[in-house]
Amino acid sequence: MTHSPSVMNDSFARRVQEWYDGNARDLPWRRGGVSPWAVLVSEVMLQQTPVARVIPTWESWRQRWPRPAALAADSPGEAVRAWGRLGYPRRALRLHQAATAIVDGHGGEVPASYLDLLSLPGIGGYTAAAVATFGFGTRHAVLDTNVRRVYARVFDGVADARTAAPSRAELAVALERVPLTEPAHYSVAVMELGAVVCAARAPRCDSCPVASDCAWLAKGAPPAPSARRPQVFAGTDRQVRGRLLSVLRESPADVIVKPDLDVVWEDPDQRERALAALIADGLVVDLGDNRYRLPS
DNA sequence: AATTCGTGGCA
DNA sequence: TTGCCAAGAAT
Repeated sequence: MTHSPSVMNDSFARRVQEWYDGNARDLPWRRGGVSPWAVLVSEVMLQQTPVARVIPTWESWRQRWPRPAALAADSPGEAVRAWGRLGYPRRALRLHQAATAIVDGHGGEVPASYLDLLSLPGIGGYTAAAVATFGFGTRHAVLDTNVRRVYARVFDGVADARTAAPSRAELAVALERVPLTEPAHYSVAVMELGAVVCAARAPRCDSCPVASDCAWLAKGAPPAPSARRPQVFAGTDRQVRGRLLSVLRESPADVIVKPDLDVVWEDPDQRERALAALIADGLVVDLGDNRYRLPS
């Protein structure tokens, strides 16, 4: 049983899309002629990394590896190198694995099917929906943190969505909100609204196209009950991993000897633990004899 | 379900 | 200065 979209829903979609048409940022992956592969790469790079930092790296990847087969033919270590300082370098490894899976299982073409996309390494629910939508124009619930926040505010009257992953019910409601026509236009518009107007910290409700329909604003835009645990980084294994991998990434030589890694962190226990984790993740290869390199 | 996984800009 | 966090995924 399907539900016809409400009048309010139509109004919301129309207003957000019209706002987008006059206010969208000119991001390179939104321009014409961008392949589904380039869209996929952009989506993975944008996982937890700000737009401004992604743009130059995405441009260089697009030139260097214009098709999945090109990336698959190169070494995973080159992907990690070219990842630069985007953070979470396992994403680079998974992009390489995804490229290989696309070549081996899909004839070198990015699959259009949501489930096929979901089965690729590093592609979860959000990214599969985003690639299907923005790469192929099909209709899915594109539920990222921005969209969830917009919906939480406008429709639920709360400052933010739950921190847990979206439930099946939340996904179903979100899909109903996507119009049958121009689903990609709608989804990119809601994301953009959440990113630049309905922002997490300083929302610009005075320039919001749906302010008059926003349940949260109607209640005075009450802040969220700050319950988030502080995200510590300094001194963590994560920081040590970053420093270790940075040495391998930035070095012109392929092979790095142990002393060149040891200098990045004082505590030997934590250093060894972080290095072992990088090796276990496949980001670093132990060549033996105190020699290490990026995966080849 | 709660943790882990980088990085750097900004209020 | 430093807390905060930016288009999540995997386990």
